[in-house]
Amino acid sequence: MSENAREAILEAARRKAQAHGYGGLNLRDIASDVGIKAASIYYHFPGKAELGAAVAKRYWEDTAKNLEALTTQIGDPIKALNAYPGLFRRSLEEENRMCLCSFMAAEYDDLPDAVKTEVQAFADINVAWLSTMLAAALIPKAKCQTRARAIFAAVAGAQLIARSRADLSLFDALINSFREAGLMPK
Amino acid sequence: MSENAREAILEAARRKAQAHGYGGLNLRDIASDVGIKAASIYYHFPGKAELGAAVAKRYWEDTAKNLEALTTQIGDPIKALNAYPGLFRRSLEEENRMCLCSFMAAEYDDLPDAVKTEVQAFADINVAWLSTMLAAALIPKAKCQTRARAIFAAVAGAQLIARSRADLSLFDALINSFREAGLMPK
DNA sequence: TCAAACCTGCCAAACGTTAGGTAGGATAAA
DNA sequence: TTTATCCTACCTAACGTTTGGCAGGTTTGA
Repeated sequence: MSENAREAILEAARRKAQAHGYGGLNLRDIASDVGIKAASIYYHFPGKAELGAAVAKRYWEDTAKNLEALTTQIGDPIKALNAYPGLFRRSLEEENRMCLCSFMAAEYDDLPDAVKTEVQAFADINVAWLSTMLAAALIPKAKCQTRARAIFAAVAGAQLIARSRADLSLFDALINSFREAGLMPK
Repeated sequence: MSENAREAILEAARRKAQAHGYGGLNLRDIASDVGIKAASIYYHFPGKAELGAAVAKRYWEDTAKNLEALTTQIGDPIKALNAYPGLFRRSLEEENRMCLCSFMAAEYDDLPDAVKTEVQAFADINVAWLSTMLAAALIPKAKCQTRARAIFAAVAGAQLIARSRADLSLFDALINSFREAGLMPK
């Protein structure tokens, strides 16, 4: 349990934030999940803002690792692109959670600056990866960045809508429709 | 102070909710915007949940009117479809707000049931309108519903991403990209 | 006169945060 | 080897603030 409390706090906070957002985060609930008291969180983090920033940073770092794994494990860039929505699907599979940074994108006005920075980093690494894959898949280089952003936005939107119905098959149908329409490669 | 306080409350609450979500709503701020005291809101609404539901209901009713206006003012269904993202653009134009129901879709877990109902109604009328336009634009009827949902999700996603950068031109670029990819008609 | 519309003034709960304390292990000096 | 000191990782208790909500009084206009 207390092998590494800092890590446990980060994970509990991430889970809660994926379901309730930054505003919906509260230190007592997080502490309760970890098995400590709320005040003890202040031993590991200066405050809620820094905890939120740490959670968001860890989140995009983990995502970056997952994207790299897609690149290396799947050779073909088109197949890798096909696997991309699966990352967002997994959040829905875990108790209908959503992408931490999509939620925080909605809350953007009320986010501490340190958190805003990490949320933007998440979008940046996603678009960068998608852009690289598109470039490798023979798409004209001038259009890669634009198309990458479009895919990112569409997948995020699909997750948002599917979540509000708690319907995994709706997410699949939406992604499928993106493919069929030509937004993403088949 | 005002001719019809109930309407003023609804509008102030809608503005706040479009920027901060349901969780970010608080009665004192709303009252202050209207020019009354928080307790007076209870004269017009039983509580926060009912106010939230009323706001969301009014929101999709207004959207339904706007969609109908698009249909009647623009004869051509393809041109009407082209004008659709403009509705979402307007929210961003107004102090970088977002679609009330996109925000609430993220907060879905924490929404009172009465609010959930109205949020879903918003999605339903959007998809229904899009589906009708697509059908009128010679798209095979079997695929209209699916495509309509895809467009709705994609536009919502584009708004979410553009908002987190406070960048209207990014929204335009995303929509443009959707068109170029073939998701939406040109 | 009477009801609609709004007020003052409070409450309990929940929030982030801080102060101060403590059990137990590590470290260092004798 | 013992003793004094310090550190880690938590605790309890409380702070000030904000929240939704409510009881009951006051103003206003027809």
